[in-house]
Amino acid sequence: MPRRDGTGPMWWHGRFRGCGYRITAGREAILDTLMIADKHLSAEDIYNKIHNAYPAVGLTTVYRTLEILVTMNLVFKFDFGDGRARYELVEGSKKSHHHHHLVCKECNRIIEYTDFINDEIELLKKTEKGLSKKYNFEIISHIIQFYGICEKCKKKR
Amino acid sequence: MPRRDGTGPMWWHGRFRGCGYRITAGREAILDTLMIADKHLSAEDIYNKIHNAYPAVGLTTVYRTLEILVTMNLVFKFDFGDGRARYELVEGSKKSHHHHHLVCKECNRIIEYTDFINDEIELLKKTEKGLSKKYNFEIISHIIQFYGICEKCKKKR
DNA sequence: AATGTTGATGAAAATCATTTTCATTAACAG
DNA sequence: CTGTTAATGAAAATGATTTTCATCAACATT
Ligand SMILES: [Mn+2]
Ligand SMILES: [Mn+2]
Ligand SMILES: [Zn+2]
Ligand SMILES: [Zn+2]
Repeated sequence: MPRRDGTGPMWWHGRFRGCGYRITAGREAILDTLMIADKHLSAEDIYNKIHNAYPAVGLTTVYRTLEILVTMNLVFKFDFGDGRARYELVEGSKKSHHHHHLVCKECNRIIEYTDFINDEIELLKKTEKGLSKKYNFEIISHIIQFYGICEKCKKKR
Repeated sequence: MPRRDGTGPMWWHGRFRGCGYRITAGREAILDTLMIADKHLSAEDIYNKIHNAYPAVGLTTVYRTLEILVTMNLVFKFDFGDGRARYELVEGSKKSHHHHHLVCKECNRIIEYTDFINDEIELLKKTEKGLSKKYNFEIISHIIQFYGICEKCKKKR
């Protein structure tokens, strides 16, 4: 049984092993970083955060691990329009909870919101059910993003 | 008054001029291509489609024009996970009507759906109003995408 | 219609995030 | 402890997108 207190196997070890992946120091460090993160990190962000404690972990491994995590649906991969992919732990994994994003088209600032999230989720559930039946499409996750101009950018005009 | 029958100035000329942009053959060709398109085109797709009729239009111009169109909110820019940006005319511009997407994580196939779109739009309207007030964020557009496994990929397993 | 200003353009070079290659290391099953 | 094979880092490659810069052309003005 996975612990939550830092001792024993992490919650994700089982899923990792189950998919035939090995547990390595680099992968632990990357997951730890994602769990602590309070922002949407790029591969390089993660590499930089890890580098002091684990100088042996290269950027390549960060990319490779993130790809695995996305495939396993443990991590979301976002394109917020700033030229690099951004990663975020899927909710439920740790502190992250279900939310959606406001994206500023001007400065790429991201606002996370949970307002109306219950109404949204209710509708999404219904929609998912209908769509997966009609198109025989197995829905795993969704993205909702609003694009526009943030408060600060509006003032600058 | 812009015509819709192919004679006279196109519907977008006014907006273009108003922003200080000039009307050029390349830009006409790119807009035409987007209006005819039935798929989500990449910059190179557009370049290839145009190239026979307008050999003078280069890939660089396609990129530059698309950037303008996205900034002007005439075109959506999507990242469907296949390594290149995809573009689609904003609804109302021509034949395109409001819809959302199902994205297959396995083969990157895209399914457009309009089912439940009315319920979605209704909720989105309410959400937009609340969010724009709470965060003082001017909402211009939104993206809703469901990720999962498409019918064909499910059968392959 | 001719002219001048300045935005638009293409070709080639540069960028730069991400991927691939390949020799070496290390996880972990037995 | 040992063998098998996935994982890794460093360096090179890739490839979409951007930048540079000399030249062209849209269009406001005359
Ligand atoms: Mn987030
Ligand atoms: Mn579409
Ligand atoms: Zn902003
Ligand atoms: Zn598929």
